[in-house]
Amino acid sequence: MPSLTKKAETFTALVLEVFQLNGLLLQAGDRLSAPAGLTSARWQVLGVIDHGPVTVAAVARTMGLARQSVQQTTDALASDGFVEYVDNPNHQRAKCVSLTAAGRRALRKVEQAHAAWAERMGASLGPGVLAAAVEGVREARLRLEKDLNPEEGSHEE
Amino acid sequence: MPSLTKKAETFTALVLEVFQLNGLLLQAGDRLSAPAGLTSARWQVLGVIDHGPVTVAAVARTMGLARQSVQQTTDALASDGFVEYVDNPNHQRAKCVSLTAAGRRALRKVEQAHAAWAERMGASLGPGVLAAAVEGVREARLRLEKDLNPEEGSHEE
DNA sequence: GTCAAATCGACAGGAACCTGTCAATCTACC
DNA sequence: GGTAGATTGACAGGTTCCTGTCGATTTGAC
Repeated sequence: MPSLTKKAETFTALVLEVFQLNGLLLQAGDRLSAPAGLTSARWQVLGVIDHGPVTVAAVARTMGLARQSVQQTTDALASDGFVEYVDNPNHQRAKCVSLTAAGRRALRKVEQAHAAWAERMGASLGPGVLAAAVEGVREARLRLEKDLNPEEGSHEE
Repeated sequence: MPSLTKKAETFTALVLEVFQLNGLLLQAGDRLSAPAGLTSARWQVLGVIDHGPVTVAAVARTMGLARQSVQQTTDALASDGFVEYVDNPNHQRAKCVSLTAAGRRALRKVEQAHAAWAERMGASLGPGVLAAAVEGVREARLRLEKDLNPEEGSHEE
């Protein structure tokens, strides 16, 4: 460690904590969604599609992921019968993804489990600490976004 | 969203923020380490090995990852000449991993870039917000660890 | 000393992300 | 109406993690 200042050291500690928490959250998400036959990634995609039939590319933009990643997940969901591709009146090639009855059922099931879990975790954390954590992480995210990608308003290039 | 309480909603917001921040941090780490010919994952492994020659399994325990993941990264580092396997006096089969001169050089380079970046980010965040973020995320991590894995003191099974 | 259990490297296979490239399609400008 | 540019799905290939299994080695109980 090449002699970090205190600020830099605290920021580094935040980075390590976020890495660890992220890993645990993925694990928790998998555990929540497994009983419904889903995984974290597939559940999140279903959640976006639940707002209404959309194209794969639109889901990717919403989630901040690459188009191809979401395509892969969506294809897997389709082959498991949780979603289906329906015609898009605005585009011949880019079909819309829509929930099937089974998909809706699975999503509702995961959402119930998620609600109970979030309630439990939120209650065990104390409102002050929780709010401060959200605030701090959001601030860090915004600064980092600016740091990684200066010159960028609302239009991703 | 099946009617979450305020606590649960705030916790869910934390989860989403952590996911996003995690992605940006990985991106930042790759950018920091790319000029040295490394990636986030390989840099982190090099950092552990820098503390002294250790076995792959020990590195994995230190980082909280599966043995096999670290083995893969270490093999890649070895084939790029950043580390080498040296005999382990305590074990015939489990060799120790040691930094090469090139590995040490690359690691120092990344650490310098990391120090400047952490300084910049830490300075732009305000000490209060930063400390609160670390505190809050750590608390959340500890609760989540307990939630995922009750009954566990210091001995991982 | 012997034998069971834990640990280790090696290998196979999978999940979830990424980049890069291609042709098909839509959009916008002229 | 035609064409340039952006967007989209499809495909290939790579990275970083995972689980599961195997034989080799070390460790510990007896």
